[in-house]
Amino acid sequence: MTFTQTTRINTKDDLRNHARQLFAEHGYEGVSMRDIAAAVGIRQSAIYNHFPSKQHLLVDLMVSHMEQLLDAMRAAVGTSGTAAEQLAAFAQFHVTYHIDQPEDTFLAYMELRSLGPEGRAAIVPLRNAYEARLRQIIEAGARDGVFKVADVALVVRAILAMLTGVTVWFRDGGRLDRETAAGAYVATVLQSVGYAP
Amino acid sequence: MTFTQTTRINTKDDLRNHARQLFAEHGYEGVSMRDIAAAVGIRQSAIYNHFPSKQHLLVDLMVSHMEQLLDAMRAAVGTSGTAAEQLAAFAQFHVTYHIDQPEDTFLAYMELRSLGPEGRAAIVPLRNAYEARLRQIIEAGARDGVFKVADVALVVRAILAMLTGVTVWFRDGGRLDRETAAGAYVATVLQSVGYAP
DNA sequence: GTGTCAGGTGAACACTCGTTCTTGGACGGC
DNA sequence: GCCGTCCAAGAACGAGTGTTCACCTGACAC
Repeated sequence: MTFTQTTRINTKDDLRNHARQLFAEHGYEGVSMRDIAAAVGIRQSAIYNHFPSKQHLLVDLMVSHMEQLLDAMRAAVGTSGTAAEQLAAFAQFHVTYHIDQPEDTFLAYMELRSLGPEGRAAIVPLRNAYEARLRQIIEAGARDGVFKVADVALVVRAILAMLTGVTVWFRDGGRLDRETAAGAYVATVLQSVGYAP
Repeated sequence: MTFTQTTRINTKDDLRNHARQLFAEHGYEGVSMRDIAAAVGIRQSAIYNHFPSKQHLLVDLMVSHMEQLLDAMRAAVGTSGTAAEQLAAFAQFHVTYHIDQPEDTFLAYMELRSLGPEGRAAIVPLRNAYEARLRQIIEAGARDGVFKVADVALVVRAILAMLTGVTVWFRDGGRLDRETAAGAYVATVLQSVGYAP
C-alpha cells in the first residue's frame, strides 16, 4: 500500500531543500539520513536513488551555493565604477544575499570541517575566487590612495567576517529591516578602509 | 593489572583539555566519549567519575571559558581613558586572546547550537555581558562625537564578528605575527567607527 | 497487452553512540 | 589492620548510525 509514491514531483530538490535546512539547524553531524528522509516524506533508503552518500549531499549543497554566490556577486558588483563604489556594491550584495539565504550561507561557512578532502578541494577554489574579487577592490582603492588599510589580506578577511556575521543576529521583522541593515554595513565597511567621501 | 591507574595527576583537567581540542576540531557532535577517553588514556566509563554527561562537559568548557574571557577583558580594558583608547584596548585584547586560545574561543562561538536549554541559559548572560562592555564604549564615543556609527547594536556585532574571525586564518609562524595582526585589527576597528585621530 | 525502468519500500548489516553497573585496586585516616 | 573514598576497568544496554539489497509498483513507450 504505497499510495503517494507517484505524486512526488521533484524528490531530489526536496532532499536538497530539507537537508539544507536541517544541516543549518543541527549541523552536518547532528542530522541523520532518517531525519532528512522523514522531512521529505520518504524512507531513508530512497535517498540513495538520488545521492550516493550523505557526504555527496553536503558537497552538492555547498558547491552549488558557492557557484550561485559567485555568479550573483559578479553580476551585482560589475567591473565599472570607483573602488569605493565597487566596495559599497560588494558589501550591499553580501549582506542582502546572506539575509535572504541564511541557511545556505551558514552551512558554507560552518561545515568546511565536515568536508572530506575531495569536497574541500571542490569548495576552496570557489571561496578563493570570491575573496579574490574583494581583494582586487581593496587593492585598487589602496593604490589610488582613497583607502587606507594596514594589511590588505587581513582587511579582506576582516570585512568578510564582519559582513557574514549578519546571519547570526538578523531576523525578519526585527528592529532593523534588510535595507537599513545593509546600509549600516556598507557605511561601516567604507569607514573601516578609511574611505572619507 | 591496572598499572598506571594511580599515576594520573589530574584526570579532570586532562579531560577538559583534550575535550576542548577535539570539540574545536571536529565539533561537539563529531566527537565521542570514546574519542575523548582515548586521548586522555582512560576508558570511556571513567569519564563519568568526573562529568555526569557529555553535555555537562561541554557546558563546563564553555562557561569557564566565558568567565575567564570576561575577567581578562575587564582587566585589559579597564575603565579609564578615552573611548578611542578603550576601544583600541578592547580590540587588542580580543584579538590576542583569541590568537592565544583558539580552541576555546572557536568552541564558544560555534557550539551554542549544541547546548541544551540549561546550558544556553548559563552562557547567554556571559556573552551579553561581554558585548555590553563593547557597546558601552561605542556609545560613549558616539555621545562624545568622536565615533560615527550608523547603528550601535549593529556595529557592536560587526566588530565582534570581524575580530573573532582572526581564529579562522591566523597561524603561528605565518606571514604576520601576533602583534602585527593585532595592530592591524585595532587600526581597522578604529577606522570602522569613523575615528580620525 | 507487454517490457522497461525510475523510484519507491522494508528488512537487514555492521557499527558506533551515550550511559550504566558491577568489580576491584590504591590510598589516607584512624 | 581495617575502612571509606576515589577512580579506574570492562562488560553490557538499548538506541541510533550510514549504507546495501531484494523486491514491488505505477507510468510510459511501443
